[in-house]
Amino acid sequence: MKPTIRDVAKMAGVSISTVSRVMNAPDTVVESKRSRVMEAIEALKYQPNAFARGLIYKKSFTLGLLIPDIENLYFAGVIRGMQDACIKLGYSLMICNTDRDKERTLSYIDTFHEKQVDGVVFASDVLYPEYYEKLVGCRIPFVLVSSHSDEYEVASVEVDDEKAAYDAVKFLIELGHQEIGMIGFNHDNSVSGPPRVAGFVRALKEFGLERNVEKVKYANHRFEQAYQASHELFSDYPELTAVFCVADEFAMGTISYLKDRNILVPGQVSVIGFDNLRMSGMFIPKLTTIAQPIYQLGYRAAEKLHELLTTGSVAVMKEKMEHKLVVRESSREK
Amino acid sequence: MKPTIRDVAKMAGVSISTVSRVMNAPDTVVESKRSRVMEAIEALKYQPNAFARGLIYKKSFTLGLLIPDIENLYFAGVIRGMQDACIKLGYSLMICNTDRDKERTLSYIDTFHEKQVDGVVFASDVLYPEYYEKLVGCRIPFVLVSSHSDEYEVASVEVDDEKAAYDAVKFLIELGHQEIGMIGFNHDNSVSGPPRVAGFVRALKEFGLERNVEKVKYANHRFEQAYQASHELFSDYPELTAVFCVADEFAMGTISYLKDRNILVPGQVSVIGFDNLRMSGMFIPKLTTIAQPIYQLGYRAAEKLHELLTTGSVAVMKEKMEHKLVVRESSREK
DNA sequence: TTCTATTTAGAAAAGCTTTTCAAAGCGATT
DNA sequence: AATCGCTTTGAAAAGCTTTTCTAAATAGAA
Repeated sequence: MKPTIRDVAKMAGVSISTVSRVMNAPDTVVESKRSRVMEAIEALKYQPNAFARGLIYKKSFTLGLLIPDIENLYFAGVIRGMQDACIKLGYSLMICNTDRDKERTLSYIDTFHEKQVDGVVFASDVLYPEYYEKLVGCRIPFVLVSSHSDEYEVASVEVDDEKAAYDAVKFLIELGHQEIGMIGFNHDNSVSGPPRVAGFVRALKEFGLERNVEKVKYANHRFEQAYQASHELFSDYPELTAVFCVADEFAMGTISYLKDRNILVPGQVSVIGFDNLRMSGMFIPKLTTIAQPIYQLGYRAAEKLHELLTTGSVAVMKEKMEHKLVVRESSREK
Repeated sequence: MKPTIRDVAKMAGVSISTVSRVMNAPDTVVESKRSRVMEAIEALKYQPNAFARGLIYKKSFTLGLLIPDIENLYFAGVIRGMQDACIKLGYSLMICNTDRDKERTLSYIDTFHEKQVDGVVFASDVLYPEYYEKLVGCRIPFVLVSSHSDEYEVASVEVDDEKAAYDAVKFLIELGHQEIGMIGFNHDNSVSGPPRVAGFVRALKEFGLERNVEKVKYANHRFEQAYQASHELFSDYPELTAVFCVADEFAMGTISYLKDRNILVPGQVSVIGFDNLRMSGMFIPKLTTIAQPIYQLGYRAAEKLHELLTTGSVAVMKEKMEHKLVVRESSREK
């Protein structure tokens, strides 16, 4: 049996109130008793029962995190940042991997509700009405990371997807490329899909390359799909000398495909990715990419949620963080 | 304010006991009241308070997971397996990333204690006496995954590292390689380090290649270090035609290094990895590797912990799971 | 020495649920 | 009609902590 405050009190020969005070307001109890109590706590390895405290404080000091795919390195970075922030702010973290499954996501929200998490961070997925309704129905405060909502008033932290995509494509154009394709996210279950093609289109138009606007294929988050999409892209448009991939994993899939077709990267085709995963500097060739501040995104999301929890609102609703172009080996002048 | 059982009772015009019964033993309450209660629950979106229940059941139905590095794809797989098992078994999961930091690990154990997790699985790191003492001091049941303990009697699930390493090296030898090196884990903070060199050595001796036994360099879990270790390895032993890397990430580091030195893989040097990460099939060249059943390891660990929690002990203490050789593109006949 | 002011400590309530125990209701049997 | 037995319900206790309120003890001042 775990020791309770009662056991400590008995051992130290004081009342339970005194023990409680030793832990929460030490200077209101006289030195002699205080040290006796502390010895007893030490001896019994007493740790106050979080259930009992939760009942009083109505807080669990636990945050929930909903992520679509734990095997995606992008989210590993987000988790890391978020966890560090949680340590700083005194929260524990409960991470749930939804696999982008509605059923499962909803059931995790129930779990969060039952476990009384103080708030949740919802990562990267689109905030379907069901999710929103359930979250507010359960009165759980939440913020979005790498996502946002046009329908609802929800706090969010992300990168400027349109601008980032624009920068990527502009970089390719300034390298002298004229025939540029794109591998994008399927629009129907992605938040960043549309703005990234918007950026692609804007850059093309600005430089008079409208003819490329159609040269887009879509894939669904994973390498294999991007490989397939590249196949379609290059079958339809063999003239391409550069491709903008909206994820580093897509860039790897594209490069793999090109490699299998004996097309050199960056010799014949330049590829630029998006995210700057830890793996991207390890790939061969090392990926040129738009770096997201992944760790900071996670960190900031936790801070924002904390702000929401403590003040009841948030200073800036839709927050954007800076992206950065990282030039490595997968791109070259035309 | 979140609704309590009292609110439901009032709304349905019954006592709180009846409401409780509707949720826990529905057939002991007469249909008419039951449906009134259920309507009230629905209307208020009532969810029983986990703190109050925890106080009674003395269980949180939450498991803790301590992992060394969330940005390592190996652990992403373990987490996935473990989380799926948790869903099946009715647990929530609290994941903590230790960065292999003692201080931090110990403090997470405190958190687990305070939050009253029912048990924890401890992944891949060595079970230092401090950890062991603290865990048993806090009376937290735990199991090890991808790790084991010689000092203590602790349940564990892992792969047979010695045998797996032996198989990897034997494969290289049977391909005709005679000059074989190895990139291993530093021994001082790794569980699988020593058995994997043991397997390396056994295979070499069995085939009369003892002269290679010294050709080992060590790295510390990450790509960059493996890159550096490869540099040392090939500077000391330029005659090598094959290298056994104890992690796919090391294999990637080694291949990167060789690429930078214009040494072809597998043309001039064969490289075999270990783990079979999701990324390994995406690398160029695709990695030949010893596949660990990563997902199953995580899944099994959760089941084992559950067994420990429910029966008080575990049928088989030190459990081994099967590894498998996966031949892809990074290896070739000599 | 006595009274006031202040510090320190304990008793009890509150927080929410589950479960035990007792009571009430009801039909059926004698 | 009275009793028995079963079903159904409610009251109350338990689980552990924090906090409020009250009481006791101490120190200081008159």
